[in-house]
Amino acid sequence: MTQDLDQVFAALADPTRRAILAMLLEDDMAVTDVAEPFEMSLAAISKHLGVLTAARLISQEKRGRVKWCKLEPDALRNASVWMQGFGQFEPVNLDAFERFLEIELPDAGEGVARSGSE
Amino acid sequence: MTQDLDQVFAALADPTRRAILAMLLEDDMAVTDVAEPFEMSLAAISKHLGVLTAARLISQEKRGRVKWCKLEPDALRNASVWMQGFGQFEPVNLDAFERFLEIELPDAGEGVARSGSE
DNA sequence: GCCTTATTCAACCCAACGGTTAAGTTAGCG
DNA sequence: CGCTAACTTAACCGTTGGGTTGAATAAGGC
Repeated sequence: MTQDLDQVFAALADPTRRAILAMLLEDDMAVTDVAEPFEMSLAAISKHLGVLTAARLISQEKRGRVKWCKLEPDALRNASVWMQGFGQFEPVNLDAFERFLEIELPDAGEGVARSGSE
Repeated sequence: MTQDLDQVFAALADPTRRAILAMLLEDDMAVTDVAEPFEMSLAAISKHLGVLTAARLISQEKRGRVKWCKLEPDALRNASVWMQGFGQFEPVNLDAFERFLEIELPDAGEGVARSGSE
């Protein structure tokens, strides 16, 4: 079961994948649409989605010829629970989260992640 | 700043490093003592500690000839805050955490992590 | 001063990662 | 039926990651 955590954290370690998760936070998306804002090949995005799926951070359901990607919060919750143990965090306050997201996701879903610019 | 998150999550993706963090949760430790329960070389552990330090998950202070390792919860808190955004988690309940730690850390600090056995 | 303990550094190995392009598959469209 | 759109697979490539061993450095202990 420690393997689950391995995969989740490894998946989260890539900025492209975190950006994808942020996009899926807003809505389910087809693979092609996920790929659109990024400057890399569709094949690369397909691989990223594979990693996210393996980590169960998302699920993919094929309807017709399009494959829909959907955020799957359970895996993230597990990882989050694991992290809570360190530092006896006070319940996370949402203000801090807002500030943080502004930094992390300049504007989620548009021009995100051209190779960890800064 | 997205780079910080990269490093933190990448650091957390390794079971040996998570085990080290769990050990440091109990107390500050010298490098040699950190290495003791693991079945790998001291040099390998030294590298792991380097990764954790780079991610600012721990800090290292040299006193005399021993280097003390200390958990540094801030970086973890940032990552935790980031994660809270996904899935609108209810404040994590500590019961779930306890159950999870039992699975993840059979008995923290002794015989941990002989290559992610299961 | 010298031996030992504590830790890192350097060189190396192999596997995994993140990306590429090109070719394959599958499903709707006309 | 044949084209095209939506993906995935395969083969490849350069870089990074986790581990090794062996030598180097640094600080006590006697």
